[in-house]
Amino acid sequence: MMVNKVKFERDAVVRIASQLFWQKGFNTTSTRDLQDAINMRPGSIYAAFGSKEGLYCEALKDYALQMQNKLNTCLAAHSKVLDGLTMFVTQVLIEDQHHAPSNLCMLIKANSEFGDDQPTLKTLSQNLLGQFEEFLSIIFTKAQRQGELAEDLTALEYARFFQIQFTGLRSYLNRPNSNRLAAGLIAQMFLSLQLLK
Amino acid sequence: MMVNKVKFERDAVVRIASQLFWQKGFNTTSTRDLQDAINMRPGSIYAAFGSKEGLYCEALKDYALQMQNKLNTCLAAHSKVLDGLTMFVTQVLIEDQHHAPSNLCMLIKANSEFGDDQPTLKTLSQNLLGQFEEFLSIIFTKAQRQGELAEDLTALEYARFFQIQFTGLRSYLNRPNSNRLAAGLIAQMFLSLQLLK
DNA sequence: TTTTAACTTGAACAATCGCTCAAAATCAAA
DNA sequence: TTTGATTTTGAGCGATTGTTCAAGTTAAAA
Repeated sequence: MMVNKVKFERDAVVRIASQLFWQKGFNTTSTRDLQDAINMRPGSIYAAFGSKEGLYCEALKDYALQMQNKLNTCLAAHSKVLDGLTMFVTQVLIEDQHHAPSNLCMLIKANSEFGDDQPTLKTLSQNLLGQFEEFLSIIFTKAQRQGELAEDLTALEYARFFQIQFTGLRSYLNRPNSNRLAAGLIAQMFLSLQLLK
Repeated sequence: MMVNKVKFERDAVVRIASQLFWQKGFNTTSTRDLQDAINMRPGSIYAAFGSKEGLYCEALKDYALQMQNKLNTCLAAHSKVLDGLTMFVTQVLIEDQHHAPSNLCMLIKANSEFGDDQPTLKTLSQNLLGQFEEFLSIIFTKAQRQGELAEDLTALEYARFFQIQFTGLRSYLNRPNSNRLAAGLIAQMFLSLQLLK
């Protein structure tokens, strides 16, 4: 019970840190910002996470896990895979938009922030994106097995196309007055997906 | 002549700064990095550009201009608009990839780096992206007039789709061992464009 | 109640940040 | 050659960075 309490608090701290890192990025989030947000002093933070980078790694992994959970929830709510995916995209790009720390996917933001000078974080973001792609491949395999998509492309190719569309769309919706276009562009995205051959 | 000499040197300085900013982003590029790259001391830099932000603005505008010039060159090399666009995308995503400071578009990188705490730079990047969209709209209008694309969508809608694809693709090609997929994904992009309705 | 181990605190360090400015160097006009 | 205006230099300012660590606090064991 006590162990759970500690574990819970640690998760809560990671989640708050994740929100801040997601909003400001790794390099521009100062340890003072983090201290204020998670209400911990340097000594405690460094005892628990080792470094700013250590805390960020946990935050990024937590974000990736939350995304997978969200996608699983959406898929469980529909019998058709494509309906679940549509719900997922709609939820992320429209409903979550208002209270999300950033309009971009944290993984994509990470992958674009880090260069060869920060190989640890670059590799981590790439691995997490790779995991998500694997996850999507399984999903698209199921969609093909259920006859929702053609067999001309492999499931991995569909997964790639989905990510490209999703990322591009998310970036585009970062522009002013683009919210009103969101629903139409999402419809267009799934239309393109089904037209692929 | 002297005026041209000075102007030329200023442009050269901006171009070098642009490369560095493109690679590292605005916030993580220090004024010391810039000093070394453009071989100027703080006093001269601040006399010429006012601030780090001032130099960045010129660098970003220069990047946008270079992109438009590149696109114009590609379009001029082909009678069909879609062939020109294909050349442009191929050049940026495959040929330029090796010697480019970053795998991402500098405008997209800027638009994702800046939040509400840096409104000047956020607005600038949004304006430049907006200009590029207008430019693309004109291009797609011509493509439609030449019968290369359907009339079901407006030119602006084609321009939006192009940007979403281009951005998403560019982000995806940031992952390891994805270079071998580039050509195929570009072909898929233009296939989707022509299948749109 | 005393002991001990674990955790928290916050002052402070060295490094780096964007930027200033008096002094030196440069150059064109007289 | 002298003068006066312009540009360049680089030491250094105050603020902020990631991180450390001795001192203080807390809580469970004895």
